[in-house]
Formats: sequence, C-alpha cells, structure tokens
Amino acid sequence: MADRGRRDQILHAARTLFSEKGYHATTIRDIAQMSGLLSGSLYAHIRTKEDLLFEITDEVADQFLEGLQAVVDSADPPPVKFRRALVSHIQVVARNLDAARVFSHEWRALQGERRDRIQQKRDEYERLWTAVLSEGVAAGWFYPSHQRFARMVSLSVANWVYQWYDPSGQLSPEEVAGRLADVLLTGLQKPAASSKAPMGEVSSACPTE
Amino acid sequence: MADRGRRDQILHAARTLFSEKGYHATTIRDIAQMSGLLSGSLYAHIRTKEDLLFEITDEVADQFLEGLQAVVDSADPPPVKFRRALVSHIQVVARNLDAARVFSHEWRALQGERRDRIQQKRDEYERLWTAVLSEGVAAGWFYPSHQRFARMVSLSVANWVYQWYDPSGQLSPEEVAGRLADVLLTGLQKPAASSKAPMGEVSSACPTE
DNA sequence: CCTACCGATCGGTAGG
DNA sequence: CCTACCGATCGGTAGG
Repeated sequence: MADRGRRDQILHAARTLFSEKGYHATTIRDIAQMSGLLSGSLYAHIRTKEDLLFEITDEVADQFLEGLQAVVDSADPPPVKFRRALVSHIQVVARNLDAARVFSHEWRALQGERRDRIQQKRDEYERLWTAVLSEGVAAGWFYPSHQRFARMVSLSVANWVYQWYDPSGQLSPEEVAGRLADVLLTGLQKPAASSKAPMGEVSSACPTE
Repeated sequence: MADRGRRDQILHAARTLFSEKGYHATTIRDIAQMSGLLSGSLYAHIRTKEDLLFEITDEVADQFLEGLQAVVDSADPPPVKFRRALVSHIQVVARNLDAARVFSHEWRALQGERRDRIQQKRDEYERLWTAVLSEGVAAGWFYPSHQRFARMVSLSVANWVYQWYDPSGQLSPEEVAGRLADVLLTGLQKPAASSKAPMGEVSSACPTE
C-alpha cells in the first residue's frame, strides 16, 4: 500500500520498454533503471518479469472487453453499434498506447495458464465483434456474404490502429473512428464510380458463411 | 555453393522459429537443432543470428515491393489496381507465411543500417499503396475525404492477413483478396440500408488529406 | 532498497 | 561439422 506509487512507476516503465523494444529485448535492469532502482531492488515490488507483462496485458484486455461489451449490450441499430465499437476500441488504444502495443505484440511471451487466459480474452473480444456484425446481417443492414471478411477487416483495422494513431494529433479517437467507419460502411468508391462496376461481382458467389 | 541446401535448411528453420516464438526468444541452439547441427557448427554457414533475420526480412520485403510495383505500373483503372494490389499482397503472404510474420513483427530486432534498410522498404511499400489510392482519387473513382483513412484501412488489412489466412484452406489468395476488395470498395452496408444514413456524415467535414 | 552474487544460458569462437 | 569452451549477460536471490 505504502509503495503503490513505486509499483505504478515500475509498471509504467515496463509498459514503455515492452512497447518500444519488446518483452524479451527488455531486461530487468532496463526496467529498474527507468524506475530509479537497481535490479535487485525491483524484487521488493514484483515477483517475476512475466508478472509485469501479464498485468499490463490483462488490464488493457479488460478495458477492450468492457468497452465493447457496453456497445453490444446497447439498443442502438447495427450501423451505430459498428461505429461505436470502433470508437470504443480506438479510445482504449488512444488512452493506453503502450499497453495496446504490448497487448497486440507481446502477449505470446506469456506462458502456460496466463497465456491461455489472455488468449481467452482475445477470443472473447473477437466474439463480441462478430456479434455486432452478425446482428447487422440478421437485421438486414449488412451483406451476409461480407460477414466473415467484414470481421477480418474490422479486427485488422482495430489491431493496427496503435501503429499509426497519434493521440497528440488533431483528430480525437471519436473522429478517427468516425472516418474509419465511413470507409467501412460506405466503401471506398463514390456511388457514380461504383455503379461502373469494373470487375465481376465475386461476392455474389459467396456462401452466407 | 556445395552447402546451398544446408544453408536453405538453416534459413527455413530460422523462419519457422522466428515466426513462432519471435527473434529474441529463439536461440541459436534452437535453430541448430532444427537444422540437425550443433550450435557451433551453424557458424560454418552463417556469420551472426541477425544475418538470418535480415535475410528473411529483406527477401520477403522485395517480394512485396515487386508485386505491388507491377500493379502500380499497369494501365488498369484504379479499382482494378486496388483489387490487384490486395491480390498481390495476399499472394506474397500466402506463399511466405512465416517470412511475412517475421517481416511484420520482428524487423524491429534489426539494428543500425540494416534496420534502416528494411524501414526504407516498408516506407516505399506504403508509398506504392498511397499511389494506388491517390490515383483513384485523381481519376474521380474514390472519395478524396477517404484517402488517408482508406490507406490506413488497406495497410491494416494487408498487415493483418497473415494472422488469419489459411493457405491450406478452401479460398485461394485471389478469392480472399477479391472478397476483401468487395468489402472495401462497396462498403459493409446494403444500398437500401446505407440510404437510411443512421448517423450524421462525419466525412463531409473532412479536408482532402 | 542496496550490496553482492548465484546458476543458467546466451551468441559466438578456436582448433581440429 | 564436432568438441570444448569463452566472456557477457540474463532473471532472480540472500542477507542485511
């Protein structure tokens, strides 16, 4: 309790370094130095290096899940849910840039049961996205043939946001999410161009999935 | 020359292990064992562990660049180029699953000049995607307001494909790319649903870039 | 929280 | 390509 601040400092250092150099390339001495301690002293506050990785990863996983769960539970129509799901994701990334990177890139360094637990949360997150999209299909808003690929595209976008999103830039998470949603909901092409239909409709041959 | 086969074997082992466990978590002894050698014997064929990472990363980077350059150089209309760019990318991923993972995840482990060289190729690849999209905007096919976000979405999708694409699955790279292109070019929503316009058009407030 | 240090393992080398 | 081994560094511990 008394060293709550110190522990947060250590967690912050670990987040920064894991995000920057990766888990395995970060040494316990790096973390200690950034926390203003010597390496041996770290162990007054943590048990293992892997504890830090798990704590960082698990915490942001919960944020992703809580945010998306609230969207799924709402009564909004599917396209609004879709937008809000993107907003939620990008907000979590924007508020936890380093942790989001670690969550996306470094969770494989976890072992055994803890790795399984993070994997379960990742799977659960994917299920919630699927729920948003399949609800849209069921209510007649989205193309059934697009469902599986729409999920892949959405998850790709979501999982890549931390690579390019700049929280200190001009666009808020809500604005970025809104424009991404525009691209995904409306498509790239202008209606006039789209009606020219330059190639055969591959999607018409798609099973519902 | 005489041990060309052995060197390829070592490269193959390194690709597999770097992809699976990451560069830093893979030891020289892991690579040697998978190649049927003892660790010391590896150094008859390689100079350093980092050489292996660079060779793997650089080779697949060139494949990405050559494929996309051919698309950019073609005379096809922009939406066809967009489709073909996705096809090219997914073909490279499908034919080099492990190398593509390493390219996306592990290149940061490179140091100094070699890291710069891979970074340059990554930048060049992004420029080629930008060319495909801006050409589409210039010719009036794509929304100017979507350009930056369309690039982010396209690169996100491209960079995430190796996470879920199954080369032994039923869909060829061309089919997967075609359906992804459908989602991106046409949007998620059915025309009827899309005309209901559930939320204000954020995109109308977008500057051109 | 520091001093002092541990066993293990790392990438890589020498000599044959 | 193996045997034998290196210096360095790793995550972590004991004792205070």
